[in-house]
Amino acid sequence: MAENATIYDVAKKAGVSPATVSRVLNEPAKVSAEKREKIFAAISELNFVPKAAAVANARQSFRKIGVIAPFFTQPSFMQRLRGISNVLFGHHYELVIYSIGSAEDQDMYIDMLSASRRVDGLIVLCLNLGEKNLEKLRQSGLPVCFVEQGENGFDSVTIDNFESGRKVAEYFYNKGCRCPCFMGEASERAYAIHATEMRIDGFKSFWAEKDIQIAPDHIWLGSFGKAALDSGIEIVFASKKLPDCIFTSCDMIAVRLMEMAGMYKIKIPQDIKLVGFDNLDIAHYLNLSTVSQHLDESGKLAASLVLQRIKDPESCVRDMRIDTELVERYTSDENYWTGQNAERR
Amino acid sequence: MAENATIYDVAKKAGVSPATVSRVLNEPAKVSAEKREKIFAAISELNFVPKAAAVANARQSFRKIGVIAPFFTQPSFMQRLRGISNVLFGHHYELVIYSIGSAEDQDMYIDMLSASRRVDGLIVLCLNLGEKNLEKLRQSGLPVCFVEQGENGFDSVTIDNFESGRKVAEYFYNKGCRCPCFMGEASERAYAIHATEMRIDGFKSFWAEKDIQIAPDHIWLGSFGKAALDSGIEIVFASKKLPDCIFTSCDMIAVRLMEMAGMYKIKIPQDIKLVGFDNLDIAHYLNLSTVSQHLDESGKLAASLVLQRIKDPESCVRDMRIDTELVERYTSDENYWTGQNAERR
DNA sequence: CTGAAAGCGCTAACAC
DNA sequence: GTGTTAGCGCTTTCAG
Repeated sequence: MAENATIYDVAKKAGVSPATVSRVLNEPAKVSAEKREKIFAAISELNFVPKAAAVANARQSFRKIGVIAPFFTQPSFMQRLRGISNVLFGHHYELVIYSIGSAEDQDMYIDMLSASRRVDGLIVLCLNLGEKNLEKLRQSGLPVCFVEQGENGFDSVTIDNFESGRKVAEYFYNKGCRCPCFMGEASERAYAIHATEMRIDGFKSFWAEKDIQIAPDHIWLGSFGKAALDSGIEIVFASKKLPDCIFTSCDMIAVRLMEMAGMYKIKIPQDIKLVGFDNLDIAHYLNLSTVSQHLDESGKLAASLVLQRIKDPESCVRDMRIDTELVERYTSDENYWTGQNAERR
Repeated sequence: MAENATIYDVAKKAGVSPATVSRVLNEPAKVSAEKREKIFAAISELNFVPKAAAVANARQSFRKIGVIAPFFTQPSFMQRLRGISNVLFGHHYELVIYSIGSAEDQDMYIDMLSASRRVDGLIVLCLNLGEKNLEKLRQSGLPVCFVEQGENGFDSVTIDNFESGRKVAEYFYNKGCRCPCFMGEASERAYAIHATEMRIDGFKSFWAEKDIQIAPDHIWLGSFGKAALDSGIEIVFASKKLPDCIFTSCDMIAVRLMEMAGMYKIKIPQDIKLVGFDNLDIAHYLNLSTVSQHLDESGKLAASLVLQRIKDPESCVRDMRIDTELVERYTSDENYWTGQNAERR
């Protein structure tokens, strides 16, 4: 069967030297057409294929970049990964996944990666590594790109969570809303990043400028999970004065909110306008207004950044800021109408 | 800096031979405590760490297994990956991702993987490779495990889609439903598997046995996408006789259906009982009844299967069948009550 | 238990 | 253009 022929076998069969075979493999142009033919023939005849590990060893490179990420960041993770993978494969790099399930995992992987050179570059997704780990990475000299969390001295792709929060507030304000509400899940895990908090800060700041206070029972920063969320929603719905707009830190919360609003006979968007965050598929399905952070794009950017840094390690550190975009749909605009759906019946 | 010390440096520093250092690294027990200490000291002093590629090359193995999958299979993919990754890392294998975006991608990756030995094993997720590719894999001798799609001569982890469809039908029947409906997205892509079709076949078969015909306008097998889905739902809701139960091939369809039912003043589950498929997070959030296929578990199983086959290539081919489970929630049972949510207000 | 030495399969100078 | 010859850094016999 496909038993490993080596470059030597090919060389012998084609009547050339191993080096020439290697050349054909890497820079075919530098070999005479005649020999090239012979070598190609031998290659396919022997069913030869270069052995990745040997190549990597000899070349001192792996053609492999790592992605380290917490796996609970479910849907957004996937979309980013897709972007990353596209770019990487376009450049013949493999993508290897390091999935973080706990703080110990994280330290372990960082130790391993910054110590043993087993990848040519690293992309860190939505992770708060902490200064100790950052220092290790710096020491290692490994090209690293952070996504969602900017870190001193490293390339990064981020969004402005604060500004996004403001943007939503302003949007609500211009729609005439004056009684805002925010609901978000606070990330308990120390090793996750704290985007939610920054979004609400931005959201608050806008209202503050307009001299509008957010009522205490119109701010929910709860823990992750359905039970907690449900009771959070109940508190908001039961508050003295119903809010006229709600901004949630992620789409999942908004979806649950839509559902429960139905039970409470609260109409969205007539009674309450609703905007989520992430623009997941489900948001599209349910005509949920939301803030898109262009996940695919951010993945692509991150990948190109590491690739560039691998090529030119000395180039200056870049932080790519991706603009978020408010995607207006039915839950914040009763006039939304695609002609394709039955919203308005 | 962490500049690559080699095993030779360590050896010199510890006053031993490189071979002994290698031993300490791999089978510490076989080295005298005394030298072991010295070597460990030298290792940490030099900040030494074995070079992955060199090890792989010398060992003729990569400690790396590949996962090839279509990336549009969004949420379920993630959960499986998590299971896979857990098992793999437990055994010190890396996980590398090959993401399929088109039929050409698929062929390319299979070519590459079955030819060049760059992974020790392969997991194929939700992909219909076709006989040509299967043959290549067979020839290559690469340990492969298929998930969701069983293939002749390969290990696999599958569920019984037909039986799952039947199970849902029976469940509805026992609840007193007599007017069934099925909605599913047919996978257009040839390289994806056709689980939807099998689920409906099973679903139908049960009703047929009870002499119940499914009305033509109570079967929708549409193409992927919101617009198509919406009009499909409208057709069902506008049909002469409203169904009293609906089984959807995936949770996303069910979610949209719940939403639209609200607009049509159709009550779920009072008017129509609804069961989805996959048991995504969102199903839990929305109290959607659904069929769980234990995604995490299937990932774990797949990983163990490849690992086992790597160890023992000659062992007989196994098809692990995972039982699906109907998770009963509010959309099919008005008495569902967790005490944590506001379903029944 | 340990060291010497021969690979692993490919790449990369360096001559011709 | 092409062959020769060292490596790459670790593993693995094989003696001792």
